[in-house]
Order: sequence, then structure tokens, then C-alpha cells
Amino acid sequence: MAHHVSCNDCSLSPICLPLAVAPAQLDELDRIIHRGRPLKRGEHLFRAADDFQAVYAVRSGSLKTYVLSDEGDEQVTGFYLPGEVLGMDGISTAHHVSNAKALETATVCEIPFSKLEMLSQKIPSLQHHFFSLMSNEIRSDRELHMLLSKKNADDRVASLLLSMSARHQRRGLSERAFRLPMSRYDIANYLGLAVETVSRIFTRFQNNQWLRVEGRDVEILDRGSLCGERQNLEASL
Amino acid sequence: MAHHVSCNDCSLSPICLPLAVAPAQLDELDRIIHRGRPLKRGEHLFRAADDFQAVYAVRSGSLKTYVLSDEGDEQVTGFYLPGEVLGMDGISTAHHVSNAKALETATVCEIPFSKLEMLSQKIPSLQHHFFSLMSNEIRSDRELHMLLSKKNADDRVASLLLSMSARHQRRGLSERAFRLPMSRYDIANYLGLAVETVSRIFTRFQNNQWLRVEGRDVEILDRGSLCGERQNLEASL
DNA sequence: TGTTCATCTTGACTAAGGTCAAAATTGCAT
DNA sequence: ATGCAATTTTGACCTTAGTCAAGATGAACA
Repeated sequence: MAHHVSCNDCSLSPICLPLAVAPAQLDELDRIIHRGRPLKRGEHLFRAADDFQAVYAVRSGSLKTYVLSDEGDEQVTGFYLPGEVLGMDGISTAHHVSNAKALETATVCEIPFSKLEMLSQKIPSLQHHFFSLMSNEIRSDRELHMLLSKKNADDRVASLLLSMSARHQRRGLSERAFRLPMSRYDIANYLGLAVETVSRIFTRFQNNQWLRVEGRDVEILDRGSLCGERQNLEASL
Repeated sequence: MAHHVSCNDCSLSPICLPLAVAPAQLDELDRIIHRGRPLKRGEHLFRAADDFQAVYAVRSGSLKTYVLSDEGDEQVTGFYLPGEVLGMDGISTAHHVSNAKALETATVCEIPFSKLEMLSQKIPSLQHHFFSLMSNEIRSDRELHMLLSKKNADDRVASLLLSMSARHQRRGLSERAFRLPMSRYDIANYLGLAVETVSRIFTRFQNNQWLRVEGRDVEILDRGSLCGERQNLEASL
């Protein structure tokens, strides 16, 4: 007998749906969620101008979202790890405004938005949960705003590393050592820096013994320094 | 007999509540909305760490929102004009995460969030409207991300001017000539620039005949150039 | 197992915008 | 009106990160 995949036994539900839905109601939610085939690295989950039909929760792997400017250059707008929800920027326009692309093999749960809205009418905590999710998105965008407008290149890279670390920890994985799913190019693009700058900073962090870097594998050695308790270390190169 | 202020006869409702609520249901919404006393310039509507109780629609005047970093420096995160809704970043945390301060005398409609959630359970279009509002907020944050990470100082200032212009037009006011409610300091802070840079760019735009500037009053003379069809004009200084 | 293409690193030079300083202007409040 | 404080403008100089170029490393595929 095929085991029907369900939110009930998904290890990510504490991140994806914390306390939002009582067990009895979880079945109803389960019924509207569609678990699609895995995406291969580089494949798109949706593209800007696609009809907005659903939001998506990452089950495994990771994705990036990006927008293209009028002049055609790419702006990476976010990275999405297991348990995180993406695609909520299309609600107001009826079409997606960003593109979502798998950074590695990834699986997602597709949550048809119109059905989610109907279900939210019946389940207040589900409505509240999606208001919360969107509110969180807004909040982290505000932090990013600060990062881009006030912080130097070192702070930006450190902040990305710490964010990845925290998100790993939330899934019960090591907050010290992990693999970055995205390229230096994507990091640079997201943080508003040149690739070369990001590369130099990784090297410098390594020289300062704050970080061990080996390609995309990183190990945080000195969290305090990365958090901003950095002294002037010009001597250290 | 006192005239009870109502969304029905608010000229801003097309912006604030476009099509969201049928006339019959508008009364219910009216009943939960509280119209407070005017805020004076510099007064706070809410502060970070205040309990999150409500979201707010601007009736008149304008406000800015800002967050303070750990080091205590300010990041302006948004400007809010009549018809626009602010305060939605506090939903997930039960307390506000940003501060909202009046840039000039301002009045707002206070919409208690818990009551709004209850009402949204009954009125699907209202639920959808608030999902949309938040989705819009996310979308414009993504555009700002691009602006801060990819665009030079000229583009940033031009983009702010055009945004203010579009928002004036939406209210039926002139998109050519208007008064900026915020200081050069706030503009610079919001756009991640130094005050001096913003000031120099205003002067240069004026010299190029793209803009007439007189303090905070601006008149757009050459929209095309501000939109980015700028040629190399180094000669023009 | 090589070949190829993309990604990443490093170095030298440049430019955009920040910082510091001071003057001019504006707007309040007395 | 008058004076004070805040805001805005302008100039000179400097720092940070971007650009260009070349080499090194790594991953994917035949």
C-alpha cells in the first residue's frame, strides 16, 4: 500500500506550519496540497508573468528567486531552504513577479492559493499563519534594506553566513558547518556586491580564522567576530 | 448632528480598499475602524516593541517608518502617503518591529487587527485584499532591493521622485509638481546614500533641466530623462 | 579519463560616492 | 521682527568596492 505523504509526518511542519492547524484540520490541508515531482538543478518552479496559482513550501533542496530588470539584468531576491514558503509576491497581481529556480535537486509542496484562501475562511489559525508568514517576509526585507543601505561588504557577507547558519539550526542541523547551496555569483548579486569582492572576503575571513572555507562548504570558527565584534585587523593580512 | 466619518465617503477608499468590500459590508468595517486625533509633526504613531494591536491607513499627511540597528543608527524603511496602509510588519511577532513617525500633521484610521481578522473570516474579499496589500508590500521591497543593490545614486534619487509622482497621480493630484514631505536626510537614509550626495544630485538634475527644485517643492520637467533615458551628460555641468 | 566550460580566486587600477568642513538657507519660536 | 537651530548646499579630499584581466580550480559529460 502506498504511503500517502502528509504534513502529519513531515519533519518540516514545525517550520512550515507551526501550530497553525489542529491535527483534525490537517487532513483538509493535506488534501489541497500537491506534492510535485522533483525539480532538477537549474529548473524553474515558476517564472515572472506565469499565472499565479499557488504558493510553495520547500520540502528538500533549495531554490533562489530573482527578478529581471528592464535592462535584463538579474537581481537575486531570496534563497529558500526546506520548510520555507515562497511565491507570495504574486497574490496582488494574479501573476508571479519573480522567477524561482532550483539551486540543486529540490522538491516542493504546491499549495493552490485559491483553495488556501477558502480553507483560511474556515480555519482562523491558518489565516493568521499566512498573514504571519507574509509579515515575516516583510520584516526580513526591512532588515535586508538596512544591510544594503548601511552596511559594508564584510558585514553583508557575514550576515548572509549567519542567516544560513540560523536557518540550518532551525532544522536541527549543525549551525557551525554546512554547505552553501548558491554560487558566489548569487551571493554577490543578492548582497549587491561584485563576485570578486565576495571571494576576497571569504578569503579574508578564512585568514582571520573566523571561517573555514572549502568551495561551498563553510565552517564557522568565530561567530563573535562574524556577528560584528570585529576589531581593526588590517595587520592580519 | 455629528457627521459620522465613514469609508463610504472617504475619497481615499479606491486606494485603501479597492473593490474589497461590498457597500453593505462596509458598515461592518466602518464599525471597527477608529479614527484618531491628528498626529503632530514628529509624533510617533507606534514604536518598535509596542504591542501590535492594529494596522493603520493614512487619511491625511504623511509618515515615515524606520528601524534602529543594534548600534542605534536609524534606517528609514518607508514613506506612507494618504490611502496607504502601514504597520503590517508586526503581525508575526505580536509587537511592532519598526517605528512610525509623522513627517507632518497627519491623521490615520486605526484598524484593530484581531477584529480585522475576524471580519476577514466572514468577508472573503476583505481577506483577499489584505493578502494583496501585504503581497504588494513584498513586491515593492523586491524592487527596492534591486534599486539598492544594482543602481547608482542618480537612478535611486530619480526612482524615488518617480515613485512619489506616481503616488500623487493615484490620488488625482498633479504628477508633475508636488511637495516632498520628507527631508533630504530621510531621502538619503532611505536610499542608502549620504545627504550630500542627494543634495548634489538634486542640483545636477536641476542644472540638466530635468527637474525644478525649490527646497522640498519639486517639478518634474523631463520625465524621460529621469526614467533612465539619460545620456552621458558630463558636459552639462 | 580526459576535455571543456563554468566557477572561483587574485592582482592592479579606477571611479563612485562617502567624509569632513564650512557656508548658506530655511523655518520656528520667542 | 529677530535669533537660534536644523536643514541644505558646496567644495576638497579619501576610502571602499567595482572593473578589467588573467590564472586556478572544479564539475559535468563524452
